[in-house]
Amino acid sequence: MSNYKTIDPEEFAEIFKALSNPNRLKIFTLLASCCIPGTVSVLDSDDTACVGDLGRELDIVKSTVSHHIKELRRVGLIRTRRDGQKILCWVDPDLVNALREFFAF
Amino acid sequence: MSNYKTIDPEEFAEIFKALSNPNRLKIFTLLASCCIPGTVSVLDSDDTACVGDLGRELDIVKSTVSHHIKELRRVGLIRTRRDGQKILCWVDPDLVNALREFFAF
DNA sequence: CTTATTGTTCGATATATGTCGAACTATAAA
DNA sequence: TTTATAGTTCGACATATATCGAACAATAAG
Repeated sequence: MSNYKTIDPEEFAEIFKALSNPNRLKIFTLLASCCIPGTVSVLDSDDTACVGDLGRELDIVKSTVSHHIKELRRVGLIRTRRDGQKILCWVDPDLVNALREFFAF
Repeated sequence: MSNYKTIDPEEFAEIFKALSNPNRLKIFTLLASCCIPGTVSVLDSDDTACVGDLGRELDIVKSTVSHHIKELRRVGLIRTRRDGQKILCWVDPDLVNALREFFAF
C-alpha cells in the first residue's frame, strides 16, 4: 500500500465522514447502483426527482435529504444538476476510482 | 456498481466512521504503509511498540492513540497482538479488500 | 396571477465524538 | 520487591452532527 503516503489525510477523512452516516451511505449506494457512472441518475425509468425519491425510499424528510446531498456534493462524491423543479444527482466516477485505489495494495 | 446492494449500510458506515477522523486515518495509513499485509506491523525495523510509536509520530497522547486503536479494531480494520509490554498492530487485508470491492464498478 | 410541487435554509435539540490528564493495569528490568 | 515502561480506562469538557419542522425560494401548471 505504498500509495497511502501520497493522499491528503484531511481531505480523505472528510470523504469518509460523508460516508459514515447510514442514511448518507444509503443515498450514495442508491445513486451508485441506479445510474451508469458519468450519466444522470434516476431511481426509476421515469426520470423522477432525486431528493424526493431518495427521501421516500429512505423514509426521511426532504430537508434532511437535502442536507445529506449537500454534504456528499461538498466532498465531491456526487454531482448535481437542476432539471426543472428537480435536482438530479449522480456519483462522481473519478472520486470513486480514487477511493478504490486508496484501498489497493 | 451492482455489488452496492449487497452490503450492510450500518456496518460499512461504522467502518467509514472509523476512517473519518484525521488522526485515526493517519494511524491506518501508517500501519498500511509500514507493513506487509497479514504480517506484524512495525514502524521501523527495530520492532518497536505500535501505540507509543504512533503517538510520537502523530504527536498525540497515548490515551488518545489507545482509544483510536480500539475503534479501528472494533470495526475490524486492524488487528492487534501483545508482545511483551507492547501491542503490535497491523491492518486486516480482508477488510481492505472488501472496501476496495465496494468502490469497484 | 394563483396554486402546486420540489428543494433549500434556518433554528432548535438531542446525541455523539475527540481530546486530554489522572489513575490504574500489565509486563519487564534491576 | 522495587522501579520503569507500555498501554488502558475513566471522567470531563468542548465541539460537531443528525434530525426534524417551519419558513422560504424556484420552477411548473392552471
